Amino acid sequence: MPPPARPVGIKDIARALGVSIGTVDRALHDKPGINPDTRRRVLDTAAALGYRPNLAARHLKSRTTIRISVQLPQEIALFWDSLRDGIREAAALFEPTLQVEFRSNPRLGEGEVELFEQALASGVNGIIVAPGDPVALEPCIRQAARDNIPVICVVTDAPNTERLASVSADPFTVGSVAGELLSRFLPNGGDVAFFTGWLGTEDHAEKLRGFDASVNAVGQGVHVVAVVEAHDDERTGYRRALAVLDAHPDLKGIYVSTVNSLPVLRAVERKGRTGQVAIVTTDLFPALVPRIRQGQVAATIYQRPVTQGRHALQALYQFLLDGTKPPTRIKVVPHVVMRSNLDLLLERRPLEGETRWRPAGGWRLAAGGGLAGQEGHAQKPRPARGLPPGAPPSARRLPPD
Amino acid sequence: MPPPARPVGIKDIARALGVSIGTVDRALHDKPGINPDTRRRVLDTAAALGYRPNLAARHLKSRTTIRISVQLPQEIALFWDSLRDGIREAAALFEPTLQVEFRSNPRLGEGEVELFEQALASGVNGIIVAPGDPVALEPCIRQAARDNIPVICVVTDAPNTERLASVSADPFTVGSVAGELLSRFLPNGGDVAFFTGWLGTEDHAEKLRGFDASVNAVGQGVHVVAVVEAHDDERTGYRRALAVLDAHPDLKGIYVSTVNSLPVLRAVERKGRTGQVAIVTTDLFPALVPRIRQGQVAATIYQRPVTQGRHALQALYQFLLDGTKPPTRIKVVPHVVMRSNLDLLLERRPLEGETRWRPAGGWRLAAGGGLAGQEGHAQKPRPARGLPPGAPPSARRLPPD
DNA sequence: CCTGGGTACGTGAACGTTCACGGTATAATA
DNA sequence: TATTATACCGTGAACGTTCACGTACCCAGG
Repeated sequence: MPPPARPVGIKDIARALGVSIGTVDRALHDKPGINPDTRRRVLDTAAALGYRPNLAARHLKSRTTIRISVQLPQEIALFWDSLRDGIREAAALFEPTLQVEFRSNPRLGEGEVELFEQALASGVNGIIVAPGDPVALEPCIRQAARDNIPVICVVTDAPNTERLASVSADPFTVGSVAGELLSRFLPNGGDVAFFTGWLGTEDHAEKLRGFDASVNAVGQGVHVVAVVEAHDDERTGYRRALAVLDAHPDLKGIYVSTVNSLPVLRAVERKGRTGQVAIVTTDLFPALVPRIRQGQVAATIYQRPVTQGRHALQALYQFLLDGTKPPTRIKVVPHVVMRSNLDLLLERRPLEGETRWRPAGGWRLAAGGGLAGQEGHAQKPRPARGLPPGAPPSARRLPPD
Repeated sequence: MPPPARPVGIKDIARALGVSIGTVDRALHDKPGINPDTRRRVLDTAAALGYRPNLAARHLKSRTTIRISVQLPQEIALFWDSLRDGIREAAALFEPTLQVEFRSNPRLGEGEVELFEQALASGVNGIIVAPGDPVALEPCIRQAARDNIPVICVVTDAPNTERLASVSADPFTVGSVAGELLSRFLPNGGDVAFFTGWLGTEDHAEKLRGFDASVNAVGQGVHVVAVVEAHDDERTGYRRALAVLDAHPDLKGIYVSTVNSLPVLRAVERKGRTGQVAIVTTDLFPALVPRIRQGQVAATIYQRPVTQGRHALQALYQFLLDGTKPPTRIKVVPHVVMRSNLDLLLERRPLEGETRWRPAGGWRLAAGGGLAGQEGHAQKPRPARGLPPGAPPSARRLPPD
């Protein structure tokens, strides 16, 4: 526990060595015009003194804002808007330094190449994207890599490309959790079906592997009797679900690993099998909420877009700022959402205070129940220890943006 | 989409109104010595122009570091260390401005009053605490409130005190999720038991309420036949668990709502009922890991200490910085941990990059597999668009702290 | 000797905000 | 009217860092 000494700055190093701060600056930044020997001495004493750059001062000086382009679909608004919220929230911490530009394509995979090229042309410093069609996007990402523009994939991945990192709920785990849940829900065993979009998609294949592994591991007579590709098409999904239900009159469980679960649910309803089939779905959208409430859907695996957005932005920003390279795959632990915690999830977005503190009134009033009635401005209270000098400016809300 | 204009600062407002920046400053900070009319005009144009304070400049100027004391138990290290990690991580974002001091008591409820008074005496600006004995801590929190030192409770709460906020996994939801899981695991119905520490504790009572509500809601013949207080005592828990198992030879499920689940697990083993009783526990500690792996524990409700720590610190910091008052209860969505996602949880702590980026080599190398061999300093590459001018200084690592 | 070019380093001005101080009005008092 | 008090407002220095520029020096060629 060294006593919290004053942080050592650039001029402490300068003084210790008897050089000027300019020299220290040159040394610390690998800039030309400095004697290699001096540079070494500066770096040494910097390390010895435990120099940590004052980020505030750095940001203040370098007036260049980092620009990050975020391109996501609009389609399932509840999901992608949450993702945007997560990004916005994380970006708010780095206020003036960072600038986020949102671009939207109508739905996953549509027009994303154009958007990407547009972002590249606009000269941004980094890109966050949810690749709907990874192969189509591959040359774009390669071009970005050539331009030294880091790209982070979120939710979906573009494997084997030069992206900086990918943020997602680990698909194997997602499938595995679904499989374990279904197995536990069926202690007497039974047949289950697996619905997905395309098995060609790496994510979906991974989910299937996880699902399989999990079902076999618990191993109490639960069998995967059908693996169905719905191609994210309403009618295809509906028809194939009907077919599966017909072919397996004793089907006990279904996991829909793509977000497009409504056709399957409708098929189960149509066949009058609601309640006889335990259903696990993926993610959360408005139409799913009542079905969870009334128990038709036992659980849904939520991929936590807000958290993914936060991680994506933080990783990208850190990299742009000081070159810290994130792990290639940032894994988010998915949520198991059931009737019991559905409301908690929907009411979320905490950490957003409503009321503001008035120094004159004292914040104790809030707990006691007394509401601050009078403004009481222009009376300077004793500056209590609890409040720092960087005192509350007047109430300002973020514009809706 | 307004073109990303230059952020409007304090002197923009001053120029627009023909006043000095000093006046604007006074208006924005509710300081005395300004005409109420001018203040209003300043505030209006500030809002009109969309003024956002430059945090970097503010932090740079106000050289006062905010000190926050964090006092947590040592006992279940995996849990409390994670909480500390979350706090540390969140604090790292506010580097030079914020300073966190960790204090520890041996276990929950032991010596926390002394620690609290010690923290108060040391003159910190805010406190984060996990109250083990809320009533004993009540006068302390009151004293802190009188001194205008905000206190945030984490994990456990001290209700009806003057704390600024409490961060926790909503206990009702935690109990409710456990109840729903057990109900789903027992589609044929059956008797279940509820173990806790003290029902006098608000948290535990809430969990019971949630558990009850959930079990009754699913309503397929699952009944809570025993509610047991183990008083967080090994022997008591063990003996009572044995008694419950004897009294209910057909017991199908158990939920242990306190972290002290080992005695109950041992009792089930002793009676040879492993596999016949579905068990849901709370939180995660080393001894629990193998039991989840081998399926003795079907699921555990993880209260996510890292996230709680992050939220607690952010809320406290925000409040100290600009008076933003957080919601009184910040609810964290608990995780359902099972065999399938256990590894993902254990391997976590992402966002901590290992390798560093060398501007000379270019980050593309990392993806291609080629490792940067030569240092190659003092050769200035074309400053690619991807990297900001606040370029990477030489590699420095945080001291182990 | 003066010029020219290079290297190594010092100097000072910014960045946006805060804050103590000093100044200017107007009002109150002698 | 001169003097002090008060309310309001302008001024300038700092915070730590970055960057363009200035300066001292050394060595070559004219």
